[in-house]
Amino acid sequence: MGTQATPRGRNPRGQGDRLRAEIIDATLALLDELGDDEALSMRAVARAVGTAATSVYLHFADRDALVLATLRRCHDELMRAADQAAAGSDDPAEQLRARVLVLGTWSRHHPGLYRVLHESAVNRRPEMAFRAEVADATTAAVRRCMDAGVAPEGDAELVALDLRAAVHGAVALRLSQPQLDWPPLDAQIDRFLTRLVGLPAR
Amino acid sequence: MGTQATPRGRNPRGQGDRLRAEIIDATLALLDELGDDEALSMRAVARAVGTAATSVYLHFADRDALVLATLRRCHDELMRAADQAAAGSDDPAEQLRARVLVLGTWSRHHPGLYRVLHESAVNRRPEMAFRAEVADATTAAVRRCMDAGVAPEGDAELVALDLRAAVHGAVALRLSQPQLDWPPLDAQIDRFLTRLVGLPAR
DNA sequence: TGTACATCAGTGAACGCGCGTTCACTGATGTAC
DNA sequence: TGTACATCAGTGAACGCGCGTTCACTGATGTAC
Repeated sequence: MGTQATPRGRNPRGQGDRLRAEIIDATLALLDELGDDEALSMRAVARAVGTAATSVYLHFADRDALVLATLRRCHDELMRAADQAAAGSDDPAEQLRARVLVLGTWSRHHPGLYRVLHESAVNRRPEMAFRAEVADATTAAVRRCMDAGVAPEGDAELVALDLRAAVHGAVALRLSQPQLDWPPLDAQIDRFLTRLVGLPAR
Repeated sequence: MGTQATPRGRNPRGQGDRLRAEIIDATLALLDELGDDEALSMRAVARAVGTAATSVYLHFADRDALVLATLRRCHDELMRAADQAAAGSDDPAEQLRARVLVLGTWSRHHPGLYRVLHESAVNRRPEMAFRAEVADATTAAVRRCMDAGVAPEGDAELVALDLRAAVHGAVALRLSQPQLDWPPLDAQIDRFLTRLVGLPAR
């Protein structure tokens, strides 16, 4: 928390954006610790970067802008991870499965960020509309399963919503009460894929 | 938010607990507005009750004790609502369905409290162990369905976990992005009951 | 080649705010004798 | 019946804290002439 980074020198001319990148990195780390964007303070970010609090304002108009920019990057990284995982197979069923499992893996590595991205009040902001990309990618993956005949025909959007709800719930329960003993998440996700989407059991 | 209650007189001798009840009422209302227990302030509670900030300390040792006592009452009310709903039928399938649907109804009436009770970091506290009562009641209801032959035999605990995860996810998605168009929750819950528990379709 | 000036990348002090909590106090009401 | 005292149910001022944000400033580096 109160960790102070090593003092940093001034960036060379034309490299002012380096500080911007460091600020976003530090904000990602802090949000992951806090699990709540409203608990993030500009001063804590500055302390983590090893800079003056005022320097953050050289790159972000206010706390709000910093949080939104950071969550945008966070979302992009999550999307890229899902796309990469799906690219590992030609089978639409495996692609959907990989895409969904990434959420579970990612939530274990970044529990705080998962919470901010999925549970925070910031999701009500219109600037967070990019969040729909994940949902759309899941729907498309479900539709490909149906088109390929590996899942029964149906309303892909509705089926994808059921799947997303179930998986998010499974992840959220575990994040919210990590002290409890939970059965394996991957097996639970496989049950959802079988029973909600209709994929063949593995 | 900054609403000030009508100024209140002193309670008669022996009725000091009235203030305690008013404080919990006000805290419930504030938590429901805020949707985050960490955003609750003792001063805001006192303002809402129309009393001095110091008076809250007559009944609660600190902010933490106030939050825990309030969430305990909140949980008790939710449990009672679920029990009442289940008492409306003799059919185990209908009882399970009613119990689960109450969560949806309640989350619509108390979105902020639902979030605090399900998503807040306070759930990691050992003092919140009573939260397991809802899970246990769901498991018991699933088991009764299996015993009555209205659901296929299986691991009731695992099936109940799948159901709780899915329903919580469905509710949480809607609470987190209320600005989106969501299909009806009740129909989604019925799909979960059919596909995850194996109840006959309605 | 020298020099005045502009730009860039950042800093330190200060502002007013709301907060949790503590402290010493008030004043009505009951009770022991 | 009178009165000293205990108890109850509160209050107001003050503490030190971290916060978001603004302001006037610094000092190195590049550039026009």
